[in-house]
Amino acid sequence: MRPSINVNQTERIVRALERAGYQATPNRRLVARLVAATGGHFTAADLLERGRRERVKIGRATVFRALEVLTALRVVERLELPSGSHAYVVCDPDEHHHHLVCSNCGRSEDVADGELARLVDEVGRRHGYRIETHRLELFGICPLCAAATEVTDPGGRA
Amino acid sequence: MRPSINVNQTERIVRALERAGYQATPNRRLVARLVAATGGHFTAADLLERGRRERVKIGRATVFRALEVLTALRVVERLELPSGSHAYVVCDPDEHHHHLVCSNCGRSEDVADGELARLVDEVGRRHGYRIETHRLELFGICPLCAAATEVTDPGGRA
DNA sequence: TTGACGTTGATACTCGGTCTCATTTGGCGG
DNA sequence: CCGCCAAATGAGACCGAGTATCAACGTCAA
Repeated sequence: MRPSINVNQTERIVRALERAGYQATPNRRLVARLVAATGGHFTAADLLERGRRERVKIGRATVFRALEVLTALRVVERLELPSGSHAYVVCDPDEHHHHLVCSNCGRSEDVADGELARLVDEVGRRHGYRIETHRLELFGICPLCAAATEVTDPGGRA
Repeated sequence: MRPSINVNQTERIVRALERAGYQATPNRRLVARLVAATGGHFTAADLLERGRRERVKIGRATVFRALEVLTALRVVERLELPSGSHAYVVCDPDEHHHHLVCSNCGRSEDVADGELARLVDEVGRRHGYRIETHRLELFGICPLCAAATEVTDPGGRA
């Protein structure tokens, strides 16, 4: 674990805030740091609890508000897990993409839209819809978790 | 509006319940009917309110429970609207598909998975994930709504 | 310094959904 | 037809995520 990665990530988020004209207040910096420190998806409650564990006090509403602006800036996105509940993930604000999420550890990766755009177009044409937005979410087991499972369960199960 | 369409749809749902070993109680029949009568997506609250309007009394919990079993039977699915809120839609329980939803009127159509499976596979391979599930949701303007808009706003806007 | 405005926290509230529990009902064997 | 049991139901408490309100506070510029 190289802390520099998260520090950079935090800075990236803070800069995004400033660029958009928001004050980079201590609270927002805190949220940025907490968000950057997550490996994978998280909820507002997660952040709140980790904040508490670090003995930093921040109001619930403030966390939600920070997530709201980060979502607007597309620094984080909200996704719906297969369970039906919501979670946030950090991601690249700069290009249209989708999410590939590990059902085991929650890690999330951005996936380029790629050929999907073509497919979406085609569906639209076929059904006569003018398509405005689409959302694709992929869930599965990431390489690390797969490797870990192999160790505890060598050879797998029938 | 040909009522027979909805009657058949209702029957289809009721049969699905019975096939799965659930009692087709009056309440469940009612929910089936209400669900079948929706053009597009709906919420539990919608059903409840339409029930009330018909002066049939049914408990809130019962509606949720009915939707729960219908969801399990894949007669309805829950989707997340671009607004972030949830809604249910009726759909075909028999094959894997996705939803194309009109952002204006809420009408929803099933869309075959088609080439998406291949794309999903490829993403999985490229990222080293063993993909378990995926969800694709498309939102746009359906032909009917598009036509209606043309009438009120002929030629469109620049 | 003053005032405007952005930010914050506490708290109340809403909304969708679940849980509990006592009651009712449906279906079935006798 | 009776009686029984499991399934289904309704009322209402509860819950978690998110929003609204409002008063207090910070920041910055004139």
